[in-house]
Amino acid sequence: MTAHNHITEQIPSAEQLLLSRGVKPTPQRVVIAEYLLQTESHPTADEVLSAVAQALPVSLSRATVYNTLNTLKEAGVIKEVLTEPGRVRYDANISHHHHFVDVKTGKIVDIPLNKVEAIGKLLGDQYKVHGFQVLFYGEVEGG
Amino acid sequence: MTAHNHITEQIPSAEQLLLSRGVKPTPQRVVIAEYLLQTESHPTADEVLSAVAQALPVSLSRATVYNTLNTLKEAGVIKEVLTEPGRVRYDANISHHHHFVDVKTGKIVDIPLNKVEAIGKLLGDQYKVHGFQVLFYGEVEGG
DNA sequence: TCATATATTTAGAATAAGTCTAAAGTGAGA
DNA sequence: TCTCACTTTAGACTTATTCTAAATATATGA
Repeated sequence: MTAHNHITEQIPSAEQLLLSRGVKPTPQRVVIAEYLLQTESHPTADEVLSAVAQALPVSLSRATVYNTLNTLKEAGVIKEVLTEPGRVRYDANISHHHHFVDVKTGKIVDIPLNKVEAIGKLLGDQYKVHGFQVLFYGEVEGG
Repeated sequence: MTAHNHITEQIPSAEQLLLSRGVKPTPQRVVIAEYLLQTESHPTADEVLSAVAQALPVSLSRATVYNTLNTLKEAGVIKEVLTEPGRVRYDANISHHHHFVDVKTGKIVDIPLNKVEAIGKLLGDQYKVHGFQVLFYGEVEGG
């Protein structure tokens, strides 16, 4: 089969990404990674499962979703986001960034580091800051 | 000042605090509020239950701990703190402040607002920031 | 290639945090 | 005192997640 669609290969493939992080790119992992890479919705494990389970050339169980999310997290491919009690959300944007929760819509928007980059230096000598996470709550203009 | 201070209620009592927030000060609620007010450990519901259940002149069920924590949260007496997946911690320091998680010990330390107060202004016109929470990870000097 | 080892996926059981339910207890006011 | 509304309680239930053990798939070596 030689009918390759060149347009779809403009961004690095999920498969390449997994390989580069030392994660064996099984069909299930690739499909979950692809979904996370193309969404901005910060989905939960359950949302990943139902989004991916439909248009899927491969079976996918709940346990595999959790296994894969943990594997991808440990490999540094995705990050956990804690915005509300009792559920973990996932974000394939692994750059150091922050989040803005729109309290009207519940939508979670990424906020780039450069908006808040001075924070890590604010604590002076008493603390050695490895990292930090800013969680904003408010309203997005036009949201 | 006398050498022997008989006045044990130097800080406003938990009972007064609950009354001032419109929460009926039942024995269970008072005892839970007292515990939260005197600790800096940011306990979970389960930690509240086991800490309070022992030296207690009153019975206390798990459901009451959850009921009370939710009641106190809704009344603005305490705040939730989300630092790790799958568990909610509680903080009786309701001033706007932030948290520092010591990655060696797991201890959570309060960080006052004035250390980071400029953050809310960093997002410019695109966002209306109602509030924000900074979660630091690192090491406390001498921790 | 085949055999075998290793890793992955799976369904469903198990666990843990938290909520719900319905009955019993408590207490303020008529 | 009686009553009504509120609170507490035990335990059932729910939900998110992890665990287990068997089945599959993949990789390796002869």
